[in-house]
Amino acid sequence: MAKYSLKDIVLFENCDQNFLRKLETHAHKRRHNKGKVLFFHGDEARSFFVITSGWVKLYRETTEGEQAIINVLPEKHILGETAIFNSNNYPYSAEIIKAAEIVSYPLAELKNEIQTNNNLAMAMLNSMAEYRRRLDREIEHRTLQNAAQRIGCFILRMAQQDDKTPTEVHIPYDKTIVAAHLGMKPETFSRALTKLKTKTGIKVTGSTIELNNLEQLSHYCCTVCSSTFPCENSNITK
Amino acid sequence: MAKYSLKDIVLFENCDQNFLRKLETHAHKRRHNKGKVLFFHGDEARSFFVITSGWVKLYRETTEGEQAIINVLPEKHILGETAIFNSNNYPYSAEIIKAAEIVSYPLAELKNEIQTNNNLAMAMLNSMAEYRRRLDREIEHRTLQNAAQRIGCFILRMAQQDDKTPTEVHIPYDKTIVAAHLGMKPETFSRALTKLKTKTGIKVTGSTIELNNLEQLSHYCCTVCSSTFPCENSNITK
DNA sequence: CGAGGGTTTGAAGTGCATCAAATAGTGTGG
DNA sequence: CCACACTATTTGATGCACTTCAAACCCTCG
Repeated sequence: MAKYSLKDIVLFENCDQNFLRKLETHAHKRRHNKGKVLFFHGDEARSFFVITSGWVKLYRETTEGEQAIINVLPEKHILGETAIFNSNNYPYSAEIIKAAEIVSYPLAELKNEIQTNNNLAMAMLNSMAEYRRRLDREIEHRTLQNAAQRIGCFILRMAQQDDKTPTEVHIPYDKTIVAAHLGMKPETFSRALTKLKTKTGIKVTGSTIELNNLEQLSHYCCTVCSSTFPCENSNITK
Repeated sequence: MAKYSLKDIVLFENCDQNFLRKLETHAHKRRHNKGKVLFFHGDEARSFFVITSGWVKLYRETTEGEQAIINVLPEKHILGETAIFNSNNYPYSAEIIKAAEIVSYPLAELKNEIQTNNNLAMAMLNSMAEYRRRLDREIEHRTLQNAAQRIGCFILRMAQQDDKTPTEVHIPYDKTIVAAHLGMKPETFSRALTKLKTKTGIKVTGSTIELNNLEQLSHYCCTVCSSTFPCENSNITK
């Protein structure tokens, strides 16, 4: 039925099959439209979630409604699981940004299994370490790259995910969200993308970006960073 | 001899004593002056390190010498251990920024123990999760706070570490480093600190900061963030 | 086709960076 | 203990990047 099951999730790749079957018996699948908030930062966490289609943003919000986006996730990704290490409270809010199918599983089962199954604990450690690398890189990007370079870097990460030699990438959700994810305003995003066009020769039509010269793009974006292109271990979600 | 031993490190708090004794037999303690680089980003990792005194910065550097500081650590902290999850390469460079005593331990032993000892794996997961929360918060701060607010937030975190009702905090290393850690230039730091004085009534004398009105400070810095004062789980290193 | 959000564009302002130079502070050798 | 050398920090003047506010445009979907 489901497009993906737990064994397709990187975290559960080498996981005990009995445990996964047990988790599946508690699965609840739901379809959500854009705008739906799955949970709020600070909520008590009973479930973790798997995205089988659509996109979800993880964010924190001030009382004034200002948001800082922490991550944006597509299908085959998991969210909410880190509440295990956060007194069973979600450490961020999660909102659907593109109509999605989400499957929920009981967090308690996962917590229990991690505490007793060293393989799963190691898998979790690897996934946390990957996440940490992503955030370290993000700090670096915010420090060293300007707006246009951050956008270009984002495009490169999307391109890597799609294909070995991509000629075209597609922005899969609102540009407003991309802007916020990269720490800039929509207006700045729009203008910086125009600048990126003149600097690197990419062509932009709506949400489609034509990449005729990958090297020029990566040269413009990556030379200000510590890693040369492509960013170590990077794709759009890592 | 040593001011601290492994059991004083949070990560090893509830760790198997035999394992710690074994690690200690491989310990090498060294004193380093400011400026010494412990290892470079990308180096093959054979050791992890414990700081028993002094301060160390973790950073990434471009070919042009631009740096992005990832973290700044004091005594009782561990570094380099995440190379375990990074193909045994250090994911950042580490440099002494205040004369330090550093003890090195073999990384292979730690890796082996983590893979077989679930308690240690869980401790590591908790420490990774804590780190993740810190980075999530850092992203938020870079997104939502201005320079003066970031400095104030940094001061508050230092204050929390020192005391329940602190009246004075001491910047423990160069302001240049603090500036870089907070993602700004030294000149901006200096000016923003002046601004913070007029906004919150703190008094600054060299590296000593007098806090006569904690509430005013936290109001100025924390209202733009998702967490009210004090930042969840926060002190200077968390 | 019309409403509403997403996106772009323009004009003006703000905050931080840059470059340059003065000042304060620290550690060293004599 | 002092003078020097070197680094850290501050201050000033100016420029640039990003934001803000406002308005137009465009695209989608009921």
